[in-house]
Amino acid sequence: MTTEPAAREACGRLPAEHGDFVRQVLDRIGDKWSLLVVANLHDGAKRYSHLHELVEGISQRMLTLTLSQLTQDGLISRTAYAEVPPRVEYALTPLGETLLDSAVPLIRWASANYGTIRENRNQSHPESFRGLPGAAESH
Amino acid sequence: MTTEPAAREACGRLPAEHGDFVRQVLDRIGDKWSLLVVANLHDGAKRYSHLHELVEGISQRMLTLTLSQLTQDGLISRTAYAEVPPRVEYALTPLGETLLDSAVPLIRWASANYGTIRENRNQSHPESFRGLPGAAESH
DNA sequence: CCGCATCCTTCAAGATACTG
DNA sequence: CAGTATCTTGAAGGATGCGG
Repeated sequence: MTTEPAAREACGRLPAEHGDFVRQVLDRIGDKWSLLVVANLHDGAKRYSHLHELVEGISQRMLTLTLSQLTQDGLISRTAYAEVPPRVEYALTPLGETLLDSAVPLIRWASANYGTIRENRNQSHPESFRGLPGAAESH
Repeated sequence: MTTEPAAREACGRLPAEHGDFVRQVLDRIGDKWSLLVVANLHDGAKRYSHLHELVEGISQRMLTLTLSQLTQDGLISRTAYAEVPPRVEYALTPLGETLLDSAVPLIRWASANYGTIRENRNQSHPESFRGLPGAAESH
């Protein structure tokens, strides 16, 4: 068959066929806030109001919802102190840390190539396509 | 687990503050199909109808839309042959390959922990059986 | 065979106000 | 302080038909 590069071999067999898995993880961390919340917990436990400030832009509703889902999935832990005033802290579980570790490359990729993509997007119609035989671009 | 300090150091400072970057990449690959399409192109160029079968579940509209966006962002290339019948092939660009490489850890994480998350999610079902004693933790 | 255009449905997410 | 409840919207996504 085709000889795969070494880099490809390192990642093993790509689960291209397992669209199911990909979809599962995307539905989880691909939603608007989950990954951001997880990322903000990378350096220790935070309380609700603190996260509300850190994520900045998230509504109380979405923060509560996101935290609830992440807790339910076992990615973060919730600790409530019966004090006055009330205090609740959230922290990454070991599983949550592994997720973060796996997501870091993607985040770094985003930081590195964000500008390039933005430029490409602005050149909405690159006239100089590949020099291919009889290429007919249909508007 | 095995949270290696080296891994943490390698990722440097987590761009938790750069929610913007994270949002950008999530808006791109976090949509329903982009990553799946990219993953399916990992082993070479594919034509439209072939992708339509591979991704399976995607509508023509979404495939066209996704391919268009990815092409515009410079992640995949589009090659149209003016033949009869028409033929169009899509392939990863070098940039697209770097994205795929960065996404692989996440995909592998999904495959590895998919079951665990599913179990965790199922265990939080107050409606299934009530009156469960103990479990005074969290909430 | 490729893929764009139109219509329609659903649901995630924001705003706001209220409670324990 | 840490949520919950309700309303509303807008974008994503599916179905279908046409056009090159």
